[in-house]
Amino acid sequence: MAAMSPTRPAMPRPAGADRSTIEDVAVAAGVSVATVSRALRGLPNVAVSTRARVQEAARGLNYRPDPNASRLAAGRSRTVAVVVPFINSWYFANVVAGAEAVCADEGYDLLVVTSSSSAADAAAVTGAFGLDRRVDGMIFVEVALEDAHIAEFARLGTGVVTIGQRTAPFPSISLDNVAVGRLAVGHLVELGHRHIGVLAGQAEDPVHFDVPGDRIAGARAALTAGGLDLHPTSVVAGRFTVEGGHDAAMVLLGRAEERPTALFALSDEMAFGALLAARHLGLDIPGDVSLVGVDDHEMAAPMALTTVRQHVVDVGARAAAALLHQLGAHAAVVQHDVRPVELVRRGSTRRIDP
Amino acid sequence: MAAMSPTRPAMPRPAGADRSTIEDVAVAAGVSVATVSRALRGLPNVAVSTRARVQEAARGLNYRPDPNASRLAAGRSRTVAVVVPFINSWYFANVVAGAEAVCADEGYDLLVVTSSSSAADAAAVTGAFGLDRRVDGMIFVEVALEDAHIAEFARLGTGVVTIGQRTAPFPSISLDNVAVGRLAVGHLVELGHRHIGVLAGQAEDPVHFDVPGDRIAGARAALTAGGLDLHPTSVVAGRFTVEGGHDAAMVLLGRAEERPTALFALSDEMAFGALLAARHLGLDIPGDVSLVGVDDHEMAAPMALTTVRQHVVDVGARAAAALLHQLGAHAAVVQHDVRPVELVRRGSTRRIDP
DNA sequence: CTGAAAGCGCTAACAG
DNA sequence: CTGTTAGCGCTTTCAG
Repeated sequence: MAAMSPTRPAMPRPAGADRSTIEDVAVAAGVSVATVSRALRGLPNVAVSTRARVQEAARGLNYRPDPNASRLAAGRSRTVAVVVPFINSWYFANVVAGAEAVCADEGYDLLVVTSSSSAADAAAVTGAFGLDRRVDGMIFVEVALEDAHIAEFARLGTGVVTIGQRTAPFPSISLDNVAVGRLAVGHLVELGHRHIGVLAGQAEDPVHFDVPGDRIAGARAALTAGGLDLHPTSVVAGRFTVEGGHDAAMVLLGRAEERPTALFALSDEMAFGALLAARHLGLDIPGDVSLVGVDDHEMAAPMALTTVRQHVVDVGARAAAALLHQLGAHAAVVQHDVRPVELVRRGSTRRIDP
Repeated sequence: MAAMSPTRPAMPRPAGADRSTIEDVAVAAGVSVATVSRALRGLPNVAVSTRARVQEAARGLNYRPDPNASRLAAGRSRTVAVVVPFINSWYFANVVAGAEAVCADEGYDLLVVTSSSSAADAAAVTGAFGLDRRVDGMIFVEVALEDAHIAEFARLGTGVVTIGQRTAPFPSISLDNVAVGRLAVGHLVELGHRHIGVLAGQAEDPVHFDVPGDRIAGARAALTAGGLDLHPTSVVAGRFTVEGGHDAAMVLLGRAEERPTALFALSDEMAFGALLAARHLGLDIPGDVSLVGVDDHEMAAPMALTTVRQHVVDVGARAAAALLHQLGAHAAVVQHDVRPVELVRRGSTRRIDP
């Protein structure tokens, strides 16, 4: 008869680890591990006194559950990923900040993944972004999802929320980018401007999908409403960067004739570039040229830039909230939340006539 | 004799999951799970032919190991956390970007944690930042570590690297901030400036420890070397923001007498604020006032700002590399890597005399 | 070079 | 309300 021989641990714990387990707590509290589990997770069906005893034992032992063990057992990781094209830009950093705050509040971990680091081919090889079972859900920020991804997420039951881009079966948070363009250019038209230049993104930019297109469509709509139209040559790519905006503005403002009297930059950073370009050309803003941006970047106010404000941190926060809601098995409600934008008039725009 | 009865799964898998396990692969390849594990992880002692067969089976089943299971079994999570005061600022976003790139390359997941979300008291309650066993290591960016944390990390064997702040037993990546101040102000002194104002952080700011102090010390050293000294009233807090820099510059440049002929801003963002302040006051830069910043923010070049360049993305990358190296059990080498900085002369500084 | 077996620490039926 | 028990899917000795 072979007695159950106490086996030595199958493998070495990493240096210096010496944590207490749920079993230690159970022994200390004089209950079973199941009860400890229930008590500590706040489940019902635990006597008040028992719960108190368990909690005290846990505290005394400085016990913290091993997340990997509970993830394995429960099949949920309480972790979500936010996938961004890159993280060191004003917009994406702010989205992540909003998402992080909400996740932290709800006790979820937040993984940051750049879509460049999990390139499309890698995703194909390793499954949808290789994050399967690592996260309960994902937030995609201006990242293209292929149909194969969508199918796989559905199959795996991964929660998904998108920002900016609306992808059929998933909830999304976005701006009314048409309204953005309409507000900005409507304002300029109202001020009497008739020749308006646009600092756009790049046609080939895979990152910002409909964003530039929609903003430009809105601009065109505002122009049309005023009986004007948008010359194709008045739209110049600015890559959404300060430098790109500078270069684009140099092109538009440097024209000997047909020089626009106003500029609509699709982002504040491009508008900053335009501000510099104007200075280089000896043009005064708003004296010679009016300028509107988009975002309400923290530098917009000190620079006196008129802009269309969006609340980027809030967008990130709402996306996270929607995702966690969805993960909470509240399920079902696929909503497309279109956030409002507003025109903030500052010193960079002026009536053309006086 | 009781036959092993095939038990029904203990719990429901989350909706729609249908993944293959290591066992499926083992069956498909006609080997044991142990062999699959070894083969797939590239361990030695696996016949070439066997490994090939296993890999093919895995591919065929679209198998991906469950990270939670392997983490639990192996005691390592291949996840690291980067702890920042907040993530939506130029500096921190860039640090995170650098760290993310390296982690992604090495197959590590990166958790972003803001120190505000895991406030000090929470940390006390829940253990060192509550990340125990969730991550193999952590990167602290300008975050204060208390002795209790340090002790706990040591005890738990958590890898730690700090950025900015050097904390006794851990490797760190930092700048020579004294050199930063010396370079910036040395440049100004060389140009003949004798009354130099400093746009600083805040004394009470818990976030940036020695950074402002060191930069100011460097500034003072450069002044001293030139036979000058730093008037206490010439140092004004600017909170490391554009607005703060603007306000501080208004104070310094608005003085009727003793107006500085040059300004040293401890960050480019404050320098941008100063640029605006000068304009508001009708002062020309560099005509009336010279200005030096720190960072080489992407807006510095278009703004023609002379600055002391640091490579923030690189700092993040090096911190991650150091951490992963440490986790690779290469252990031991606690190094303090002080990154170089360099003066970038642009248009915002000029010799005082001509 | 490969297989068998014992867990990692926790959760979730199920039966009291 | 609480204990028992069977795994979650993988890694790692140990014995061939």
